[in-house]
Amino acid sequence: MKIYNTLSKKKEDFVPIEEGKVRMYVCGPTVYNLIHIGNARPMIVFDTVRRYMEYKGYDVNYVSNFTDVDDKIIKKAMEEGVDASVISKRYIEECKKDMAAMNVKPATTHPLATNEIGGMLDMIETLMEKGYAYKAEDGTVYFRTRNFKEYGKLSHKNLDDLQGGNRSLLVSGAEQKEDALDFVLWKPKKEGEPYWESPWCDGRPGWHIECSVMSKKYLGDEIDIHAGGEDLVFPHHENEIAQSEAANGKIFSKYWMHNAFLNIDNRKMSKSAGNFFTVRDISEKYDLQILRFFMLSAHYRSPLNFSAELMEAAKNGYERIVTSVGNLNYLLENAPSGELKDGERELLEEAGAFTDRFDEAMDDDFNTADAIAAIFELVKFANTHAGQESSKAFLQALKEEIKELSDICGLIVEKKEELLDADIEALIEERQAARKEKNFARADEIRKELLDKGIILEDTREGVKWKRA
RNA sequence: GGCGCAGUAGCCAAGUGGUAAGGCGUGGGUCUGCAACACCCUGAUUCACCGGUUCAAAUCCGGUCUGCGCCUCCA
Repeated sequence: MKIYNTLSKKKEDFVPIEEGKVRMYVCGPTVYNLIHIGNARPMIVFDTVRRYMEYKGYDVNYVSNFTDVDDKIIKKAMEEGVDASVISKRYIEECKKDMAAMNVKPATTHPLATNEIGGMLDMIETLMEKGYAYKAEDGTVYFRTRNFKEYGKLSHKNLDDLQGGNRSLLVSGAEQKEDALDFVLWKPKKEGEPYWESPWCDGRPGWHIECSVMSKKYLGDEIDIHAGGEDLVFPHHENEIAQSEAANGKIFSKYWMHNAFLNIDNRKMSKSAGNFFTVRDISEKYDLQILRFFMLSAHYRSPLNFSAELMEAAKNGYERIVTSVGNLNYLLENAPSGELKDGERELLEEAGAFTDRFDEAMDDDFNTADAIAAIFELVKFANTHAGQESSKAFLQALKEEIKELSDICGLIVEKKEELLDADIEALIEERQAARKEKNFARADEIRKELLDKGIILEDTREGVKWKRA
């Protein structure tokens, strides 16, 4: 398995620290609102990475935090006149609902920053003892960036370029910093803000220290994979490396994975541009499985454009897989025999090649676009070779193969058996009778009536089928 | 200004040296009362442009144009 590592800017063979196990940390959202579709990309992408690794037999310890103390949360709490924890709790719950609808598995652990303050104090203390941190006049604690010799190794930045090119770093709070590049580990409270006591001042942690500490606590000093959106490379992940490696004296993470951004109609998503969508917005119009399918249709390191037109295309593509599984189920109900028939064994061997193709694509830095192409080829194969004459064993094997590959992508392609209301059943019966009598006007009338109720009818060679619109 | 990414059919998108996957859409056909599903056929003499290396380049090198990202606790 090869993974593109931001550290080396190369695809590297994946070798876990501990055989058979993967320790993985993914930076989670700040919970001050419903998550937007940009947040959804890393969730879906890295959930797929996790699923593939589990399929390959790894025991994956997957940790993803919720940042529940932050300026934006505090601002929102003040607007509503409630405690910050009310806001964060509310949106953590909403986020979990969206994740479930996107079929993103819950992490092994979802730590909350506010529950880990003790660990943050410890790490800051260690950094101070080692000379990597210092306290300023007002109690703010800064990280002494230049003392960490490898600073810039992830983002491949040169410290002097940073200093020369970045005016804002020089301006903001420069007076009390020893160096413009130093960043905050602990900052003093402001009136009305949540705070914790510390040896330096009552206050709250800087953002970067949170992830370093949560990763250390739940995964250990050294982890296999640390992941997040590409915007986090600098400064967030660069700073995490500096803190963790300075404090622990060990390599923090072996592999760094970053997903590219999601754009809307070819422009960066932003509230001011009016092209901002929450996952909840999308769920009102589409099954979120379609959003998931859409996200996986491109490589995770390529920018992905979102538009209504592309979602429609994704819907049609996703339904092609669902329809195929539905057909197999239909055939299974009346399949003649259990045993494989002549020739079916050979066909299944042929079908197995699609799984090989799928694995090959995923092994190459999680090329989900290629992997999905393999699923489509398998679907076509199944549609072509499965029929009324096929044995149960054959149909079952094809169905299982499609389902397994889809499941690795987190795509649910088998719709649950649903019972229709008796009156709808009666209408379908009546329509069949009308068709038999060639009363097509009545048959079409009933079909239209059912369509209005969200039931789509299809008359196949094998009989009438229905699905939800 | 510094660092980096991308440009493949109408649309989306794989493919990093050996002669262009897959999906959506379009058009035609088979099936069908019709529709839908499915299947078959239909598509880039060509991979932004110009040079170069090579027996061979979408793939490597140099340049040009265009779009984009990071350098602001925005995934």
